Amino acid sequence: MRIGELAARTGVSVRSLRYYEEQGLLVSTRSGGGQRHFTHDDIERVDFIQRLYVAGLSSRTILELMPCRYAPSDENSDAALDRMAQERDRLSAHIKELLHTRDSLDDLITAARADRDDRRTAA
Amino acid sequence: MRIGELAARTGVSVRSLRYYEEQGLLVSTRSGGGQRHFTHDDIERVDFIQRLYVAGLSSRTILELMPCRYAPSDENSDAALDRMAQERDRLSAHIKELLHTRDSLDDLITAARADRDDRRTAA
DNA sequence: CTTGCAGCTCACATTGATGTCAGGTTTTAG
DNA sequence: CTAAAACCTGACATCAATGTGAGCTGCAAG
Repeated sequence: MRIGELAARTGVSVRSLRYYEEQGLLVSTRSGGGQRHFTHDDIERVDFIQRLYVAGLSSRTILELMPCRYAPSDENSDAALDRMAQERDRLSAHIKELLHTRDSLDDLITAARADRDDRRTAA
Repeated sequence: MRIGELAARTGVSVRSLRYYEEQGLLVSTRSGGGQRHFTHDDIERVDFIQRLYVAGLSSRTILELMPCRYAPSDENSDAALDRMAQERDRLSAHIKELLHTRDSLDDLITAARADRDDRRTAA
């Protein structure tokens, strides 16, 4: 499929897909006049990339993890595996922080509601 | 305390503290020749700001939440409260996504390890 | 008083992912 | 064949938080 279709199917902009390719996250074959062609598998791949972006990984880091998923027999896979475990831990720590922050927000909301209700009752 | 001390106590750079003030997240009194003075409470306040930054809120959004925490009797507090609940939900959704991503990474790690071990056993 | 660290303002640089525009080519539909 | 729609490259713009440097001033210790 051409880039526009991949964009439509993944919800990622054409611009971003070209950028992913430029960063080595995505590979395309060029057809005739130079237009990119992608396979059906690339849809899942783009989804995966997106997920890692959401998790706060940079394109550089995502690139390092790619062999682990798409070329698991590579000799670099040990390093990629370590990298992945490391990112998993980072993500876990981040999640923990966010849970903590959410608790803070909950406390704040509860306090603010109580405060507001106090004021309303007093008024 | 002066800005350098606040920076040291919070682990936030002097540059960033000035930026926070510029964005209205922080208020200082100016002493004599124009130097900023902060109170002890500002330490906790900066920590709070940092936490929200980590949670992915922008300075603009954080600013909107401030009345809720530091001026709860303000008439804007209803709006701030809504905003805060909204951000809480956004954060919750984000956490859910991250948990999902972490699961993906776990699966990947598990698969990659099995794959590697297979290769080692085969060799 | 002097010296030096800390602070001030202003302004420009950086980073990363993405938007956007321009000018040209390919592909597809009619 | 032709027009429109999709694609190409390349370059510049954007946003937000922060870094950095210049040039100047405040403040505290010797």
